[in-house]
Amino acid sequence: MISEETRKPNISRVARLAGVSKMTVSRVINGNSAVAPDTRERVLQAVEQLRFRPNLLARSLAGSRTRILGLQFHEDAAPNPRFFYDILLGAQYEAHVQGYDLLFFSQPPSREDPRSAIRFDLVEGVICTGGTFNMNSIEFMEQERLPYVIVGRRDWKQFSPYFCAPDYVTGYQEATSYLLDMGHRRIAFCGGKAHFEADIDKREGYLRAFEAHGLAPDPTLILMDEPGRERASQTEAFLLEKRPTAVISHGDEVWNLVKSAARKGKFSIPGDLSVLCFGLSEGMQMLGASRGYAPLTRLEAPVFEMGRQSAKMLISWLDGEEMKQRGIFLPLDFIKGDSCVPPRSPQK
Amino acid sequence: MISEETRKPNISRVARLAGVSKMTVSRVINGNSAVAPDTRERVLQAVEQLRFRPNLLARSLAGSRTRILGLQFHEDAAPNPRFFYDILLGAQYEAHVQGYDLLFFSQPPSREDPRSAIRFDLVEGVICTGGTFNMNSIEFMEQERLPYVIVGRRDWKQFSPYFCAPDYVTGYQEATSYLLDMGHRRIAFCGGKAHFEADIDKREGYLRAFEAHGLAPDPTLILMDEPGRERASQTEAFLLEKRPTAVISHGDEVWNLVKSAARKGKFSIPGDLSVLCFGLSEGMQMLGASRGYAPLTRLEAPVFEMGRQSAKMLISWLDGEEMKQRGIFLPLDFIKGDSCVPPRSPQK
DNA sequence: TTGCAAAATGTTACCGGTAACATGAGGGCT
DNA sequence: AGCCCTCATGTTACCGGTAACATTTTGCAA
Repeated sequence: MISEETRKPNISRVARLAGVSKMTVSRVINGNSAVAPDTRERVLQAVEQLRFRPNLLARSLAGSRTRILGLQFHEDAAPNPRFFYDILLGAQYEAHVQGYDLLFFSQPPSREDPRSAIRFDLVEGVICTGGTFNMNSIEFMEQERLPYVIVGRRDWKQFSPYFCAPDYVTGYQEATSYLLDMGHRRIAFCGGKAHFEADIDKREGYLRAFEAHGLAPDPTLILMDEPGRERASQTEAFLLEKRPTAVISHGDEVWNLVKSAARKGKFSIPGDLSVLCFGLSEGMQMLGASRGYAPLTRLEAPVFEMGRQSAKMLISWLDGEEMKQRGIFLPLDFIKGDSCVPPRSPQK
Repeated sequence: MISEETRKPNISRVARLAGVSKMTVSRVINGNSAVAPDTRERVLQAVEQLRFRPNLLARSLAGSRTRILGLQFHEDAAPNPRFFYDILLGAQYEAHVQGYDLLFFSQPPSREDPRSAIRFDLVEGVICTGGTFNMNSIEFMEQERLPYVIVGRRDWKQFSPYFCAPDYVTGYQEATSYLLDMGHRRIAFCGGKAHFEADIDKREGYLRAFEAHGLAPDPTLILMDEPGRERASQTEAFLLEKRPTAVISHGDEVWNLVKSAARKGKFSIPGDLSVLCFGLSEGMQMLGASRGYAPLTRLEAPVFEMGRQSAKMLISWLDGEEMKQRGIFLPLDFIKGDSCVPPRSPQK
């Protein structure tokens, strides 16, 4: 029904037009084999004239490389689309530079569902992200011997040789030291979940900063959600009772509670309480309109970079490069705003 | 170097093991052709035993269908990752249901760059999103005769036969009517950019509501950014001067300015000023912690649904279905919160 | 039993490229 | 001139499936 004329040109038609064999055309378009200059010119003209583009499917089938990476993401585990988006952009950036593309998955593969399993013929490797991995995904990729990199966590390294995660320990140590150097001693830590790897690492950094300063942290100034006990909601009462001079808070919700406490307790930020936040969503990165958009001092995970590095790592693996490191820790971004000031009265 | 044994099984090996021809195996795995029950059983056993999965590349090459959709997105035009993310999830949802996958592009294709152009052999169609389209993208797809659907805007319909956009006019008319029915008459409209299609539609809806109520809107209560004149920043002064009893505000920034005005002018929300917001980011969807998280009354674009419907439309197109409508308008979500109450004193 | 259509299965060619090997033309050296 | 080597190009087979057609088998009525 479609005539030879209008159909997409293939390598044979180019060859016929240029008066050479398919193979010569293949050599010209791949450019890694010697072709006489005038022949090359003839072929290129034919390519131009027919607007020929080699078919990726055929090429991959013959050469067994698709130059496509899978990006797997669990939508359940995405309270923060910005996280996913930046991972995606970062991975995309590196992939494009190296001539790869990204195929997106939101569901874990399974052998039962041929629809999802089938796609894995297309990808040469997978970048896995999203908070809670499904063991199925990992198992699937192990069985398929499909290279994969895990982004954002390090506790799966017993499975994947490669991961790319933020260095929470060092980041939090640095931030806590910043407050200690300012003269703060009563620094509260309002963290996330006490049984989550990332949150444990954050607390570890907090503790190490005290240690490095030769100081003993006050354990009663640490508030975290424990399994079955949501303690974040107690943040307000906690701050009003403990009266720290600084607080390291975790995410939007806790930051809102800190603000609320400030209002109730009639103390001011940062005058009476310095605040250092982690991972705020964009709209929350200011103290509030009433304070003229003074920027918060905060820590951020280098999400774009995580995406980029994980793609880079995966591609290196695919290219068969010898990898020195099997995992990468990336430093947190520490953004100094106006929400941390030295305490009113110097502390012991 | 890799023995036949460990290599990925192909259809021939399955055929050999089952003692049938390749074609019979193909028939079994595709299931749309008659195969004797016992033969089918033998083949399925062989498939199981070898853990065989058909190779998508080969299948597509032979059948010329890849079941992959492109998702094109301009990162420049993404101030709101949530928008992109929901489009993605929606498109992904529909695609998976119908056995398609999504390949992600962030850069517009170009003929000059074979790397990007080449990928279009892989996709059967493209979903285009992101605020500002690049004319190059559209031209490229027109030339390649590649089916594409535009999401979120309707003003490109002179190019693409298909688009999927929110029905701003009706949504805003409904919301404005809601306020009018409550008794409000002095309803301010703090909109977006006076030269953007979406913002023009929103104003149109606002105006139509008055018309439908047989009322004349007060044009001095409309504030929009005009080209070269950022008027959103004047929101505060505007409200304090005009003293409307209700305001329809546009996005985070304007909502912040409304709150700021309330504080300065010492009037309360919603008591003195009812507020109806459009498109707030997640963190902003409450009046503020101080008010105990009272939810705002607001309008939201049905972003997930937009993604879903655009994928659906594209797939219908690919399947050659006769399409009744070339474009879809989706209703806005109108979420009734606590931020709109009848005015203190009834108005004429 | 024969005949014949329908059902089951096999064969061949092809999708559009690339790898591996084969061939042929030209150039330099003895 | 004869030889060998290199460079340019062609040939063949194959990647792993499917479409279209060919062939064999089966079931059932006459």
